[in-house]
Amino acid sequence: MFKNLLPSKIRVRIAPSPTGQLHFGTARTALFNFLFARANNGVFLVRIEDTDVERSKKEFEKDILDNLTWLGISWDEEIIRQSERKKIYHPYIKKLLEKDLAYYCFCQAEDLEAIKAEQMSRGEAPRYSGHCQSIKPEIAQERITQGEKSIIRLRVPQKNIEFEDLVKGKITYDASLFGDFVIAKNEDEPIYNLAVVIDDFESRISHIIRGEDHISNTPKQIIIQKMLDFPRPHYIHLPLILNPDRSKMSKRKNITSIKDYREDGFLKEALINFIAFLGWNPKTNTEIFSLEKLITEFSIKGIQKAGAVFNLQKLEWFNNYYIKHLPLETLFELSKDYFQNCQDKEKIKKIISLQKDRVKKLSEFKTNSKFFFELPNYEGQLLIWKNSPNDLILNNLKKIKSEFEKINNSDFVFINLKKIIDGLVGESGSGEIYWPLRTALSGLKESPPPLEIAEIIGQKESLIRIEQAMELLKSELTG
RNA sequence: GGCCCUAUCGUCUAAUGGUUAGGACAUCAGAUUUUCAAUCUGGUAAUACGGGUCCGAUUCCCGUUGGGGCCA
Repeated sequence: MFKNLLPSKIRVRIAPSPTGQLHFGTARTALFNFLFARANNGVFLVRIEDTDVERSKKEFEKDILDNLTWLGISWDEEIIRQSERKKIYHPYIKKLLEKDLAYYCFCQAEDLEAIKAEQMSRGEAPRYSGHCQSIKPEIAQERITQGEKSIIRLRVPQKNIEFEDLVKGKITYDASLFGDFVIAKNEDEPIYNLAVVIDDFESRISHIIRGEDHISNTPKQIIIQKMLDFPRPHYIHLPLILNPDRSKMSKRKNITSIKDYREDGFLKEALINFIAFLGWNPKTNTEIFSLEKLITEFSIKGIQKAGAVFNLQKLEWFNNYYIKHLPLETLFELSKDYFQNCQDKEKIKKIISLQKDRVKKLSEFKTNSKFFFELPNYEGQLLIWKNSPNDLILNNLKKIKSEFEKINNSDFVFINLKKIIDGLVGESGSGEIYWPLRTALSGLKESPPPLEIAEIIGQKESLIRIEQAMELLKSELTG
């Protein structure tokens, strides 16, 4: 139904500043733009807003692009960098000055600060007084040649600016509260709002999908568009992702960089699925969505109006879900680096398939699997099942050991071990067999079941560990 | 401070002018199990408040309060 309202070709973009690693919020904005473009046969662009020379870094640009790619979010045309576009901005700024829609301002920053403070203390909207409004262009040029510092302001019309947001509905601002805001440092260097308007026009952007924190920039951008005779794109402002205290998601209170999640072992499938559901939903009870499915299901109508708190537990749940459902070979490829001390691929795969239900993120394969390679230190008491007597446990371990010794090394696999242990369980209780065997093999209070561990660590190591447990118990008995 | 946005379980959310207000995560209990995880079953838990409009409001309108964002 949207198709009738839209111009012929959907073109959307994201415009990150390369002043930090790919942020969760940027990733979500990118995802929504990407989904909207793909769902509507449109074009998705990336524009790097790197005009802040001090803070912009190439390495951040690389991080942003690499991680978008990793997530599966791809763009369609060549990347645009604002730093390379001075020539493009110049004629527009020139035009605004020539048509007297903008003017040079020579006010000192300190004076402006003082006025602003005064206005705020009176409860007024802080805005420019209009001090330099009527300086004649020739005079202004003269002062500039003489080296006086200046900036360029827009002559803002005193009227209401109204626009339609496809998520929020009609939004109205009183432009007379803005004052004549600054649009450029000089004829080559626009500041944020002007650059955005020119770039979006030049890229023929049809829909601006961005975070809600940009709503208050929108009326200013619309004023500029009007003065430059640009068409107005559609606006879609996304609700913000929030910290648990409901402030805007920030580095201080959360891990915000996609790279960090990636390195911690979050799968792209989980991240995409989770991010998509932060502020959007398909209005059904289904929650597991691949990127492909999101493309077919995505609709502006499903976007939420209010901010959404970032919930790590839900992300972890998604991640565990996708880990469990990934093919073993894929899981191995993604996780093999966590097993650098082991060269045995089959062994690693066995460990992974045994642990995959138990990990919330891939990095836990490493932390949860140490005991396969090195038995942790533990107290003899750990071997005791409930209130059973020490000598019973010791005797059971002894029985297990002698049974395990009888098996051929090549037969030391789960099904054979199961038969043996089930036989012993018949004589004793299952707790009195399984518990001490498991703790002997893992050295842990909580771990996967014993026979699976035994198969993985092998006959020799299993016997060593059982032996060691028996020694521990004996010293408990005597001591 | 000004302006703008916003409000359903703890969290993400569904729904409707008349519903036992639904689902998911989390949580609790039970089943399973030697422990943990996973799995299955069940439970607790929400329409911010005050006014209207209406036979009837969580839904529409106004206000209050709360939360957030932007502006420097």
